[in-house]
Amino acid sequence: MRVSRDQAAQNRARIIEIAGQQFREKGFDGIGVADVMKSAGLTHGGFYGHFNSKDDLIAEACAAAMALSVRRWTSLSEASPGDALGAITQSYLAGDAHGEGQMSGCMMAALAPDIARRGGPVRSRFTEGTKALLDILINAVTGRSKARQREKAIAIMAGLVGTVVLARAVDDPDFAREIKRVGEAAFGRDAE
Amino acid sequence: MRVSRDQAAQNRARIIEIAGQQFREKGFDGIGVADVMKSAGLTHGGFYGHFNSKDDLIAEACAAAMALSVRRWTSLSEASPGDALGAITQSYLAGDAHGEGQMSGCMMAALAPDIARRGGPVRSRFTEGTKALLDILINAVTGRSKARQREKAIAIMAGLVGTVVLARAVDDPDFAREIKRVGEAAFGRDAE
DNA sequence: GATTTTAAATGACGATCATCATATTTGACT
DNA sequence: AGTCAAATATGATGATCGTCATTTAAAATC
Repeated sequence: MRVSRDQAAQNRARIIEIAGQQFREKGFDGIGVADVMKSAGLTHGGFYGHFNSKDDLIAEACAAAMALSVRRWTSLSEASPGDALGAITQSYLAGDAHGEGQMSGCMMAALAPDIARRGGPVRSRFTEGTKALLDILINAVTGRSKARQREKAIAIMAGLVGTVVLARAVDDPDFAREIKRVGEAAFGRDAE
Repeated sequence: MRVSRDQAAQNRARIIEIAGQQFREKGFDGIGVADVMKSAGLTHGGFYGHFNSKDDLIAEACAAAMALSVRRWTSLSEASPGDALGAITQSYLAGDAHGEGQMSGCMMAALAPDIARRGGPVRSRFTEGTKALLDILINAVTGRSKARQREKAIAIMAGLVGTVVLARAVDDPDFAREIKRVGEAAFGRDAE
């Protein structure tokens, strides 16, 4: 049964959104095309009307999730002009703690190693998003020069990603909490 | 055809070693039991004589790869008593650049998000290894107290993992080099 | 040396998965 | 109103994968 163009566009966006969540939660290989479609309220058959391949969907989901992070970091920066870095890091590390888990968390922390194993479009879409997030961080830190700000922002981004990645992987709640607490103290302040 | 006990033990160790490499390179879901066995010079049939399941192999491979990292960091610390942290970070970030790729690299950087999605034994073996690596880092940094040393070590470990994870995922060689250069400067010195 | 034990080989089963062919239904356009 | 085009549903195919049953042959044991 056919649906309106608007409906079809909404369906496509919904597939991408849900795929992004499921990929972050279960990994690219941990969820199948059919299950994504079912979660979107559709059957698996229509998938290839929307996408050329699963890899194509992965690239779209990657770009969409990164774009959402960019919007979140941007609005956090605007809401806390005095301490944009603190607002971003707190949101970044806290969102993981209560509830939603990694399904709505950061793409970098959830899937960066898996993205590194893939080729072409997936990695380039991810790289664009990473650079956009970095630009936000650059404007959230101080420094005697733009180059110095950029270095600080890169170190902070790596620190935040590593903090979340390790805290999630570790099988000891106290240890995980400790890692996140230290991460926020080390990377959430505009030191030096 | 049967082999000697020594040979069987060697085969088992070889399976674990090769599995660890392939998992790091392709992900837990990116390589199958049959291919691991073939790479070890065996057929797939004997697998369940050595392991209860693929998850069992993953846990063993995880523990073995972490133990190897512990030995490497330990010997690096002993070889550079003056600057253990610098030796570790340089080895950690450089090993990735030329040649071997992530197949012989750090388990944390290659598979931490995938480990976070798994249950039981895999995560606990990984957590043990992570704590052992952290202990090495604690002794490689200075601080006014053990607690302060521990905080610095945790932040450095997160920073190193995040640096490698991001540098690998990014689809721009210059950007990747920049990330690793900044990472070494930020986390390879015992600052403050 | 005969017997038992066991590591590894062969082969198969059932499930899952990405992909595609075809059918159906309905919005879009003349 | 009638025709066309497109979005989704149904169903199938071939490949891959984890797991297991059975067989084979050589090491261990007595």
